[in-house]
Amino acid sequence: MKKKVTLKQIAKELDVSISTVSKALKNSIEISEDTRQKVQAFAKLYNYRPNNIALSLKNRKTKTIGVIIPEIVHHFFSKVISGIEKEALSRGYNVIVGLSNESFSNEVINMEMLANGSIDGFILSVSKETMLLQDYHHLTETINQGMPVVMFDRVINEINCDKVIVDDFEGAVKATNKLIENGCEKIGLITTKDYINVGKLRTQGYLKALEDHQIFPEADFILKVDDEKLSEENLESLEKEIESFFKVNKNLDGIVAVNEIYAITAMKVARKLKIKIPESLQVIGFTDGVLSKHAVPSLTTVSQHASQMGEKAAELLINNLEREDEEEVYETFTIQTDLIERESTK
Amino acid sequence: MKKKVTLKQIAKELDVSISTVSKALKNSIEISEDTRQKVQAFAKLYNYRPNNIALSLKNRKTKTIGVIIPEIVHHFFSKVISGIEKEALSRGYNVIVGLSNESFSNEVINMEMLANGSIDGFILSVSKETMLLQDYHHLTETINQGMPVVMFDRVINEINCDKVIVDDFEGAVKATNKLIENGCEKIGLITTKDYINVGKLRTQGYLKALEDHQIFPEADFILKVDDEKLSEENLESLEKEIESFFKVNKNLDGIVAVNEIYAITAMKVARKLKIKIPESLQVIGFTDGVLSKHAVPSLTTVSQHASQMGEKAAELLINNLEREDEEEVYETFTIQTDLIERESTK
DNA sequence: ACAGGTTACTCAAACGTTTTCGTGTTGAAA
DNA sequence: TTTCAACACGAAAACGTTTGAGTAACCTGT
Repeated sequence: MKKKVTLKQIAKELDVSISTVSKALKNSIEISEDTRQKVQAFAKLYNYRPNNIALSLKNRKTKTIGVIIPEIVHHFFSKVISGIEKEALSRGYNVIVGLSNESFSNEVINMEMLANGSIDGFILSVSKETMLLQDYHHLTETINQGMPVVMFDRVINEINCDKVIVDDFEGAVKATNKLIENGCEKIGLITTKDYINVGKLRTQGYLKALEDHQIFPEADFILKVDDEKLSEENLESLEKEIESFFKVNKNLDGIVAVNEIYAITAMKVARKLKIKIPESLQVIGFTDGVLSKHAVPSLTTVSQHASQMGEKAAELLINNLEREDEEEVYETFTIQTDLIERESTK
Repeated sequence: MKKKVTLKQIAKELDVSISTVSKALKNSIEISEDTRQKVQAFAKLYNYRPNNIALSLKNRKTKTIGVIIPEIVHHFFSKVISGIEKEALSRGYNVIVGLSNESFSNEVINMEMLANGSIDGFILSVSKETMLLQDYHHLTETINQGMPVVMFDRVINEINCDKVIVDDFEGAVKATNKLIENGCEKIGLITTKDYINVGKLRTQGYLKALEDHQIFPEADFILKVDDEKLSEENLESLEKEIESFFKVNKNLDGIVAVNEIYAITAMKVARKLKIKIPESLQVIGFTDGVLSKHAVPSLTTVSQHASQMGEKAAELLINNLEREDEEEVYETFTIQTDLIERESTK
């Protein structure tokens, strides 16, 4: 077992000073050709690699970015991470991941653990609890300490930092328009309680599209599901809720659902009620994940380009980190959505 | 913007030495009650937090573990990470993630980036390319440098380290037995080309179960799909392959598939061919992901307890890191599988 | 009055780098 | 022979922390 070799050891071995070794390895002209060769050969032989931690301490930068997300077992978020990783790797950065599990205190703990020198900046999407509590002190504090933050998807307007968001409003408009174009007249919306602005925006987009086509929005056509219903355990109660929604509104011919699960479950319930898709009911979901692709019928969906979102967030952060001048002009970048048409629409 | 405060600044401000501040904050009895109070009050006021990087350098440990996986947009792997994170957080460790994207060189680059001091140990699942090339120098080298490594799922027997594996063999036996118990007589297997031992083991389990019940294994009943077919783009060609498999073997009444996608696709094809599930064909998949739960009919599947796997891997690694004595006894921990019965079997 | 002991500190080294400044040796020009 | 640049290298500080060793100042008992 040969331990990592340091400059000091090389120096002792070759009977030169540490500085000489350091300079020789950097091909400094201060060092004679002879010594350079010798040092470099030795370093290669012992597979010398500079210690990152020491470099981080010296340079006061770690070349690492911290990512805090509510949940990783989730197509959207893992895709975002994948995008972040890609951009980070190509620019020589590492990614350290913290999960909040939708809990405020976990989010705070995780951020504090990382904010003490471990990373150069944050990319994060806040937890539901944080949105509910509206307690953003951990965010303002880290930003005030001069640590750059990029928020994505679930962003907070009051916080002054770079942001990357999905054009949820426009996505919902597109989806609803599509249904209208396809001849739907009674379009239902399955959404969440709207303290998360993502759900709110999608609802607004849905309403806007109806309005544009002079369709009067029926309050009954909107189902606001309790968020807890999204959890894997609560599938049946979600199904029941959707089933009674369908039974109350028997004549629905289109559904916009704000996520994949709601859409898939709606299709499942429809099948149970012998409603034919897409003939008598067309369905469009959000988030182009595995479920949409593999469902039968496959689901038409609004793609949010999660990977691109991650790349953009990482790009903004790293640009910020590597910018010389300290002008703080924060950007909000909007990722456009695409409608991926599959079998659940005509 | 108030920057992070250091011991040195506190020391200057209070006109004591750095060591006094350090000791005062640690409540050392060397320091008078008076000074302790003063220092601690000041530190609280300025929200002092020790710099992690400096600590890492001093202690020669980072309290960070590196995780290298082939792919993160994947239910199994993200679940494993989730488990790792959970255990890591509870023991005060951070998790830094590297993605190989199934590429050997990415795996090597990522490991080298992290191995130079950034982390205390690795948890990894090797890429397909690495298994193909059988080049493990990066693994042996890091282990030789004294850095602990825990491999999971896709492990390499030649490498001497802690391992966490799924009991794939037994899982396949269970699945196949279940089908046999349910009255299946012609059971097909949809698997991958077997240079990944996971696929190999599952195939062996399938064969073992047949043998135990004196069922002669038909070579035709085994479909070895090219791995590329798993990629999201290649869905149709996978469907075609499975369709012709069904057409050649018209009398199949049971299917064991080595992953979710194959199982779901098999069900999709069956539906197209008007084969009723589970009446005339029963299907069992591997990996209990979202698809299994939400498919119609929902898929009976072999659960691998990915989260538990991550937790165990992290536990092994951290135990190893924190062990005083240097005895190197490596453990291979096997995670048992569970058969989750749903609608695709009787 | 003084050894010995306590108290409350400070010093300095160490972790592994990089980099600025200094310095001894050479060789050449004057 | 003197002077001065060029050359090749070393010393030391710095990043922020911990910690063992060192040291004043004071107190106590004889």
